[in-house]
Amino acid sequence: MPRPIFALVDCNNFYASCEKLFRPDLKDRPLIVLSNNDGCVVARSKEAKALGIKTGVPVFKLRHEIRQHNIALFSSNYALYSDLSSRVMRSLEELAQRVEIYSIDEAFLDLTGNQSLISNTAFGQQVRQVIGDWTGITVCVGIAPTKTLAKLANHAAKQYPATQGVVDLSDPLRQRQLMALLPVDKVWGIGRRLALRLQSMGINSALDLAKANPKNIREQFSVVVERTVRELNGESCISLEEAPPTKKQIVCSRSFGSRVTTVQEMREAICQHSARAAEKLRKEKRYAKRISVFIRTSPFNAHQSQYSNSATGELSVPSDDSRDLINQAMRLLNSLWRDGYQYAKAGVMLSDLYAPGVYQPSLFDQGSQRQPPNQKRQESQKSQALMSTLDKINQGGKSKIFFAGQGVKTGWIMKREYLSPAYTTNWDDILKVK
DNA sequence: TCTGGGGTCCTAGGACCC
DNA sequence: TCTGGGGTCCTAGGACCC
Repeated sequence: MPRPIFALVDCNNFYASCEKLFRPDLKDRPLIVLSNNDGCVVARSKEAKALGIKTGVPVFKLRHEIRQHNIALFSSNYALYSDLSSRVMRSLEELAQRVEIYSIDEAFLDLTGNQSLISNTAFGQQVRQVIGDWTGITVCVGIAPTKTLAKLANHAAKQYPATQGVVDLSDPLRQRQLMALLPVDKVWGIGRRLALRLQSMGINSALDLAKANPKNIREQFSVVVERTVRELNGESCISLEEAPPTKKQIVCSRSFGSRVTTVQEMREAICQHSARAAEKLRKEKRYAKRISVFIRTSPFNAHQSQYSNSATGELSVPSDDSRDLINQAMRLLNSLWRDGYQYAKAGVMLSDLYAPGVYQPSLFDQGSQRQPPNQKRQESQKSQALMSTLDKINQGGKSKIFFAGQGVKTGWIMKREYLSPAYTTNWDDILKVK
């Protein structure tokens, strides 16, 4: 077996770069992208980072800075980001045999046994060049014998301009030098909680963690952290996953644009989330047996009385029919609903998912004997046809046809005051050169 | 007034069975 | 009425990721 080599390619300031791509007039201006409902900061351009603006900060706390530094604001435009993401990913697939799309702005490449005559660093530069030319997006590349080290290499490539965006950590000596500089919470898989516990044990840098005894780490933490220690020492434990794993659950949830107080509005929201979840389910070609509904008030509002609850139900047989899922969700909502609260968020979760033809109904399952098989088959075919028509008409994320329960005059709908046009996915929004 | 959404994995503990 | 151990399955909660 040849020694594994991974490259992690990560887009710089991805959402902010997507917005700037179509707005050259904003080239040097600080820019931030906001979460759904324009709530808090999720992405920043390099100018905004330089001003010390952090992700996760609620935008109302930044009013002063926004005015003072003339910061450009954008609502999240996922149609735009996912389109540009797939352009980047398709380009990467031209450059490497095996590619794992890890997130909307990151991919691992497997360079194991690469016979190319150029060095790892030269290859990294080539990736940067090609992605920049073909998509307009700037990326950084980290190269190392394990995914965890490739992540660290990428971090260094971003942090130190002298690297020109590419860091090759094949050499164990360089691995150690870099790890000595990086705090332990920069390691992939070490979040805030774990970092605190590790620091209390005197493990402060990535190198401290690498030097820890894996057996002890497993006893005090878990196999996951043990694996991280091994990966930091160059032992590859996490392999490249080319095919995206099939989903085990599907969640659709949203905070409301304004608080919901009536059961009627809540029904509309839950109906809409159920319909969206059912769409995603059909796209995954799965059938769901279990469905959960949750509703809650805002945990940030200490003055008001709080309520948060969820309910779970099962369908008699797994289904991908929006109507079945909506019906069950409505029943669950009825059991959850309490008057007199200001609801801030609600959602629907589908789980216990089956591929077509896999589910074995038990002898006593409801409905399994009531209808003759012929009639059942016909109903199932009708449902299939109806749902696929619905999905075809609604393709492209526009709800042209929807269920009456979703409501039409929704006061709770998401706020997106600073939305950019869908430059790449809608003919009406395409840029015109004058 | 205003604080995101969508996932995964692991572990502990309870229910149940023999 | 009381008792032990071992196994499996499920769920809730906690941790992480982007």
